[in-house]
Amino acid sequence: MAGEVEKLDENEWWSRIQQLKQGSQQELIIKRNFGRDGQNTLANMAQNQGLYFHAYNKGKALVFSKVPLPDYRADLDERHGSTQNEIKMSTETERRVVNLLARSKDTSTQSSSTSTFTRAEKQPLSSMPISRSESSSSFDTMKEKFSSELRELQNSKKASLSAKAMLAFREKLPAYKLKDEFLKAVADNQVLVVSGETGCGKTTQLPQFILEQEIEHLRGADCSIICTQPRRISAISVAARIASERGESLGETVGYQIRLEAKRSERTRLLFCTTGVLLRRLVQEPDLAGVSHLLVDEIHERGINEDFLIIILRDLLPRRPDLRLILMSATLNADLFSRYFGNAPVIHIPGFTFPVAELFLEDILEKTRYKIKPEFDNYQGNSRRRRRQPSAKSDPLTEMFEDVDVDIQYKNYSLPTRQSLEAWAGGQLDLGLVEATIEHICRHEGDGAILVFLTGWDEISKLLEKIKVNTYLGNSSKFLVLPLHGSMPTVNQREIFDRPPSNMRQIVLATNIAESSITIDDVVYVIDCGKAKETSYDALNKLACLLPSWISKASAHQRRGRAGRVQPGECYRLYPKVLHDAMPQYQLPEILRTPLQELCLNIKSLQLGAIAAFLAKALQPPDPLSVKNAIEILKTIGALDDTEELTALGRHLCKLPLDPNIGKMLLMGSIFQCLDPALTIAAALAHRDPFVLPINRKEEADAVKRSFAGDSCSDHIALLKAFEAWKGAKRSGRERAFCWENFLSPITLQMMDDMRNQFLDLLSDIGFVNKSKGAKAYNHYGDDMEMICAVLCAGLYPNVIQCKRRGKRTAFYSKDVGKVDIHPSSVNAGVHLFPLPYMIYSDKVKTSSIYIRDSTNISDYALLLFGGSLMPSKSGEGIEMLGGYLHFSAPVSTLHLIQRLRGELDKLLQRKIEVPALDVLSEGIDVVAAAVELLHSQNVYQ
DNA sequence: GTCAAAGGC
Repeated sequence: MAGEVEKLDENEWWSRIQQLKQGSQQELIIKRNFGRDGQNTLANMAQNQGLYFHAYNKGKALVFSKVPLPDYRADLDERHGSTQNEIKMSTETERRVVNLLARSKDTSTQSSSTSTFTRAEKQPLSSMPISRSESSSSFDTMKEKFSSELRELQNSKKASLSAKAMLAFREKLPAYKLKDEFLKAVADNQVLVVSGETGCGKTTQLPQFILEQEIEHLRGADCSIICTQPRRISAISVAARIASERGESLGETVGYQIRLEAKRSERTRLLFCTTGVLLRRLVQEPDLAGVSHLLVDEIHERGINEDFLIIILRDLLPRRPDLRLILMSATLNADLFSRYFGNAPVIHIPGFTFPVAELFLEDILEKTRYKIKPEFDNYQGNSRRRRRQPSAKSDPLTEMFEDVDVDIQYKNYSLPTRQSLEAWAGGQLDLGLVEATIEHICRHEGDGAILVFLTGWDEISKLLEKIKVNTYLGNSSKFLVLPLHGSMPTVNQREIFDRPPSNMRQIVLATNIAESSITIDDVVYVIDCGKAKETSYDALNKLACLLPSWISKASAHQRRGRAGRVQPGECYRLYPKVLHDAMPQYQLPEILRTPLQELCLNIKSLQLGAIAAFLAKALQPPDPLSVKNAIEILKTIGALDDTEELTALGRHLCKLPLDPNIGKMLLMGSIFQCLDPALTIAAALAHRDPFVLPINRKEEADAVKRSFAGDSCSDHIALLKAFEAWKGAKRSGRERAFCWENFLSPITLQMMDDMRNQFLDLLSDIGFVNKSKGAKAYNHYGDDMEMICAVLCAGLYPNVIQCKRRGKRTAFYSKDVGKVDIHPSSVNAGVHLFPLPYMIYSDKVKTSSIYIRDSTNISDYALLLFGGSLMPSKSGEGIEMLGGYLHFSAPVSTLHLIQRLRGELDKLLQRKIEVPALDVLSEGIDVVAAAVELLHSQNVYQ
C-alpha cells in the first residue's frame, strides 16, 4: 500500500504536490533531505492545498495524501514493527468478570437524558452582570465619602516625617523626573508603552503615580489599578515596597494576589498580581469591568502568559474605551509593542545603574594568559582542518567564528591569545577558563562578590569541584563558594542573601535563576559563559527539547547589569566579541518554544473563537503545525470534539489550573476513588519535583527516592509516598529532620499541600466532590496501586511507551519518535526487566537523548480499560490503540469481554462527567469491581 | 547515564 519513496529536493516538492492534486495518484511519499523548518512550511502549505500530511519515522518519511492518514504506519517505520501483545486471561478471572458485569445495572437507558444537560452547559461559562443600575444616590454618597477619606489619609501620610525622607529617596529615581509627562500621556492615550532599564524605578513609581493622582482628584473610590508581574516573588516584593513608600501596611490601598496567597482588602486600589491570576480573572470578567488602569510589566521577557494576555487586551480595548493600558518593557524592543498597538506612544526612562566594563574572550585570554587546548575529537592541530570538519554539534554562531581568520582579526593580540582563540571551541564550555578567570579576579581585582552564569547542574558541580582543589581558590577561609540552582537545596537557604564575613569573597555559581529571579546584592563581577539551556518545540516530531544554546544580546545585557547594582562593575564574557555581535537580538518568545495544549484550552475557556485564528493574531504567531498538534492532543484526551468545541470533559478541565492531561488524571482519580493520590501526584507534576539534588550526596538522594518507590516501578508512586511520609512527619512535629534526611524540599511540599486544597475546592465547585462527605468517601481505592496506576494511565494517555525485552534488558519505544530512554533520575533507570509491558509518562524531553523523565509501569488491562479508544485491528483478530501502534490479541471471548467492560466503563464515565454529582460507587460498583478484578490479575509480561 | 527558568479564579 505504500507508494514508492521519492527523494526530492526542496525546490521540486511544489510541482510534485501539484501533480498529486491533479493526477490519479493517492499519495506522495518524500524522503526528507532538508531541514525541519522547510518541512513545517511544506506541511502547512500542503494542508492549505487540501491535502493530508503526516510525518513518519522521526520525520524521515513525509507523506501527502488525498485521504486522511493514520498516525502510525509500520510500512514507513524503519525502527521496529509494533508487536502483538497477547492477552491471557485465566478462566477464573474471566468467570468473575462476567459475573460482576452481569450484576451491573444497564446504564445505557439513562444516558440519553444527559444530552439536555450538555446543551445547557454550553451557554457562556459565567455571566456576572455588574449591577451598575443599583447605583442609588446613597451608594454614590458612600463612594464620595470613601474618596475623600482616601485623600485625607494620603495627605496626612505625606506630611509625616518618614514620608518626607521617603519622598526624597523617590525623587532621586529617574522615573520620578518623568512623572508629569507620564501622567499626561496616560490621560491622553488609551495605550502607552514605557521602556526603562532596571533601576529606573518604573515598576514601583508608575503605578504609584496613577494611584496618588486618582486619590488626589477624588476618584479614589472608583479607580482600580492592576499591575501584573511574571513572577510571584516580584508581585509581593513590589507591593510591599510601595506600601512602605506610602507609609501604609500591605493590604490597605496597595495589595497583592498570587496563586494561593493574597493580601488585599476592600480598600485596595492598587493590586499587584501574577499574569496567571489576571488570566484566570478574565474568565469571570471578560471585559475587566471595574478595572480603570492595567499595567503589564516585564513584557519584554515574552513569557507565554504575557503574549497571550496582550492578544486578548488588543481585542478588548475597543469595548473598554475608558480602560487605560500601560505596557512596561526593557528598552530594547519597546517599538515592537508600540507597533502591535497601532503605534502607541513610547516613553523612555533612562536607567540608573553603575557603569559595567566589558571584557570579551580575547581580552580575558590576554589578561589571564590562560591557554585553551584544542578539543580532542575536533583537532589535529591545523586550523584549516578544523574548519573543514566542524564538529557535528556546532551551531551557526560557533561555525561563524570558525570562519574568522584569527591572525587578521586579532593581529593586535599576543601570539598565545591568538593560538587559544584558534583552539577555542564554542560547542563546549572550558571550565578551566572559568576557573582561571575567577582566580584572576580574586588575585588582581578589587573586593566584591563574583557571579558566574553557567548552564546547569553538571557545570556548577564540576566547577565547584575544581575550585575546591585549586591551591589558591580552595582556601575556604578567604572564599565562600555557593552553588545556586533551582533544584539544589541551597536555593531555600539564606546564605546567598546574607553578606559573607567582611574578609571573605563570595563566589556564586548560578544558572539563569540569577538572571531575573534571584538578585544577589553586592555583585561586582559577572562571568558569563554566554549560554543557557533553553526549551524548544519540534512540531514535526511533537517533541520538547532542552538544549544549551547561545543567549540573546538582551540576556547578555541583563547578565551584565547584575554587576552594576552597588558600584561600578566588570563583566567577563567567555566568548569573542564578534560572536556577541552576531547573537540574536532577543530570545524566541516562549509561545514559539512550548507545546500549546494548555494555551489552546484556555482560548476555548475564554471563548475567544477559533483557536488557530486567534493565535494568528499574536505578536509572533506560533507555527500552525504546533497549534494543530495541540488541538490533536485535546481531541485525543476528549477535551475538544471534532468541531473544536469544548466537550463536557473539556469544560471541567478549563476550571482546573493544570495541564489538560494532569487535569484529566485528577478528575479520573476523583471518579475512581483514588482522590488523595491523584491530588498529590497532580500537585507534584504541576508544580515541581519535591526531591532536591544535593551536590555531594547524590547517590544517597537517589537511594531514598527508590526506597519511596518500593517495587512499584513508578516515579509517580515515589512522589506519592514521599508526600504521605512528609504529612506523617509533619503531624509528629519532625518535618525539618524528615526533609533533610530524605532530600525533600519543605517549601515545595508545602506548596503541593496548598495546591491540593485548591484542587479539592475546585473539584467541589464543579460538583465532583462533596466536601461534607469527607475524604474517605472518595478514597475507596486510595491504597490500591493497580487502580492508582490505571488512573495515571487514564489521565496521561496518549503518553505511553512500549517496554520490549531485548535479551537481558528492556528497550523502550514511543509512537512519535521511536526509541527512547528512561531518564537516569527516574526510579526505573537501570532496571533491566519490568513486570508489565508499558510505561505511562508525563514528560518526554530531548536532551542528550530522548528521555522519559517520569514513568509508571502499567499493564495491558490498564491501557485497554483506561487508555485510548479501542479499534478492531485491520486483520480482524485483535484490538488496536494509538492509531494502530499498539496491538492486542486474545481469544474472541476474551476480546468481547474486554470490549464489553470497556464499553460499560466509558458509559459510566460519560454519565459521571455530565452529571458530576453521580455516585459512581453506588451506580457502577460492579463495573468498577470488574475493572479492578482485571487490573489485579495482571497479564504475565513476555 | 542526568537534572534551564517561570506561572494559575
